[in-house]
Amino acid sequence: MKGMATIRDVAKLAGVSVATVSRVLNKNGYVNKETEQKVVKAMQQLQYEPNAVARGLAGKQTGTIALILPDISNPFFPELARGIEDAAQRLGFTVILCNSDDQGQKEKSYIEVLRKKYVDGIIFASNTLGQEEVVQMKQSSLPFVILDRAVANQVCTVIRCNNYEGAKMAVQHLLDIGCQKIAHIYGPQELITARERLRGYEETVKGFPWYSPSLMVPGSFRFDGGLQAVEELLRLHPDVDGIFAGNDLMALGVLKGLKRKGIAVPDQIAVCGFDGISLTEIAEPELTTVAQPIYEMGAMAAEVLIKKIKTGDTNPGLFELEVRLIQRDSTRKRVRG
Amino acid sequence: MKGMATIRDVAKLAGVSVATVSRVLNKNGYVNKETEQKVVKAMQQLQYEPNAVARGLAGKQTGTIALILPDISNPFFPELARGIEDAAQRLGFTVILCNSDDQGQKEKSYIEVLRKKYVDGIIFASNTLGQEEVVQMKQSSLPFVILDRAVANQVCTVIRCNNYEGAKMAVQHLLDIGCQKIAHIYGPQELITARERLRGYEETVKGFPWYSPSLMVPGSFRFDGGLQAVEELLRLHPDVDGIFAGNDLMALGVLKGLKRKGIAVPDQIAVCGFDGISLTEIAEPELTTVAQPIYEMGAMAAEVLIKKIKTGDTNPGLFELEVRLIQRDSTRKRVRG
DNA sequence: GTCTGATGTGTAACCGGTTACATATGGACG
DNA sequence: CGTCCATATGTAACCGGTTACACATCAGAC
Repeated sequence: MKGMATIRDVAKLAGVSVATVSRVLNKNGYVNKETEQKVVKAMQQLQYEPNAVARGLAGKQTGTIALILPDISNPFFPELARGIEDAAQRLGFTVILCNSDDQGQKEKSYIEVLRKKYVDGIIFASNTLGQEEVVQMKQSSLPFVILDRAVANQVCTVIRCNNYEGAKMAVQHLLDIGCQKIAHIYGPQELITARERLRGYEETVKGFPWYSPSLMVPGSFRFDGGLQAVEELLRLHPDVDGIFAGNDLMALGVLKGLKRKGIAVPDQIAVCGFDGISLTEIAEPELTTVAQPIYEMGAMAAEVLIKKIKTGDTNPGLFELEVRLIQRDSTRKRVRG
Repeated sequence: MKGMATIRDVAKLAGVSVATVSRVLNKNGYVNKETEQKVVKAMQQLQYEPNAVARGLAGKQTGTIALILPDISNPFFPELARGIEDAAQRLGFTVILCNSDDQGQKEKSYIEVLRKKYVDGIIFASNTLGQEEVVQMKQSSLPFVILDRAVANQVCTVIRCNNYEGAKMAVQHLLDIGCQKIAHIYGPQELITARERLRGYEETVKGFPWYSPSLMVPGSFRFDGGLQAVEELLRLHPDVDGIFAGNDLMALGVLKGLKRKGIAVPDQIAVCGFDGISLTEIAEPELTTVAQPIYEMGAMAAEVLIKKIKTGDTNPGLFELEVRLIQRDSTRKRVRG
């Protein structure tokens, strides 16, 4: 703020025009080596730093991207945000954080604001992105990528992991350690991730004699959701010996619920989660989980978005990352009966 | 981007000058009621939305604040960030997220970038803010507030909670439930919070016959830190029956360490943390903690900062919030021996 | 010797707002 | 009736960059 030097000051001191200074700044156009030296020297003398706002206005690029997510205090998102921010920072971009609480209204009003601020692109990790918003986004020519959500009937650029395969891995693992009756607590079916995981479960177990649709009980993807669902589940099926929860937070709720009931994990019931958030290591017992490369997904989202911004590429694309099973105490192999 | 209407378009359609439109927009200066109606109508017809970047350049206010913190994936910060973002959003501001990893270099380069982008103010929740940076910040006339960190010899605006009193509450609680020998795992002494908590511990226990300086062992404020420190502690003092950890993350590490050693909590050793992060409810056993109003601290930080921005107030100030003890299973009263 | 294209630089418009200043009107007041 | 001030509006400069376009120089090609 204080008498910051402008490009005109630099031009005057270097004895050239602003256009030349701008050329030096952006390394485009022709500039004589000696002239460049003069300009650089003038910049240093004045401690010149180009004004990003003016740049944004003139050039329509602000070096800012936005991240819209439901709630940063949901433990899944901080690591994602970190991955995004790191990659953005590395590529010279800055990140605006927006919590939508999965309310379409909030999300919409954010998009509005972000557009006014000339953000260069948006990463959606939010659930609510509906048909119309997507269409509108595509029309507006504002680059965006979608994390972990697929939008029906619309081709967008999506980064996600293989939820279906991951779910199969989880269930297979429970089978491998000797579980005889495995239940699944699934997340909100609006979410493609929750649907895919449910599908992975069902495909894997439907051939077994013990299979029953009532082994699949709904949960909210939150800690409470797991806690409540496990109550429900045990009422219907007191004899389950393996639970695959749709995400880690619910799995932690399951652990808590089982603890309260005095049911031993993994001895009586083995539990497996999905996501690979760091809480799984803190939990007691430590939670087996199908880990997504959360940080990397974030980083990739930012990289893909920024590449789009820089190249103007508007094509859709799917970037699918691999999951991996991390076995921990909540599914340690029991001695077969 | 697509042919967005500008203020001049509105002016033309309404048959007035841009100045008048601007006045209507900002509700300042004199505008005739009827003229205003015409302008409003023109705005609606054109779906006019003022360009925030141009506004920022002309008016030097961008409606953006920045949050610099060490690492959003440290569980203390997401809730803080949420509080900040909510308040900012409510007051019409947008938040840029910056992870400094407590590296002075990163922090400095962020400040640089943020200044170029004309952010209206900065919230520091970072540890590294040193003397020089603070002095420089104050000179630069860029409003800022500091969360939970006090800077030596410098008067700034600080939001924090009463760490000293909180620590006393924690230790007193352990005494109340019958602990006979209480240890403290303290955090990095560069942090005022860690120092204050240590002081609270020491003041409370130093009169007791069992008091010994070696009951205070250092930790890193991270999960691992608690895990390692409790090892160390038990080597020196196998007979402790109460541990006050400098923060929740270390307390969770302590729980894990005790579990591995087969020591029962709270029966053999009671454990109390500090912060009140939500993980304390997920832990097993659930962790007693001295809870800071984390969300509220964030919200207050944003509110105070934005008030400064709007009023131009540059005075320092201290905003101290109250902590409260949340008793949970990790310190359930044992039957006295 | 002229034409051409690469190189180098400056002028001024433009991005889309804000605002200082000028100008005009009309009622109140002495 | 002249003065003063509140009201109302427009003109144009300004914020600090980018860039289209014009112009100049110079080397190599024909």
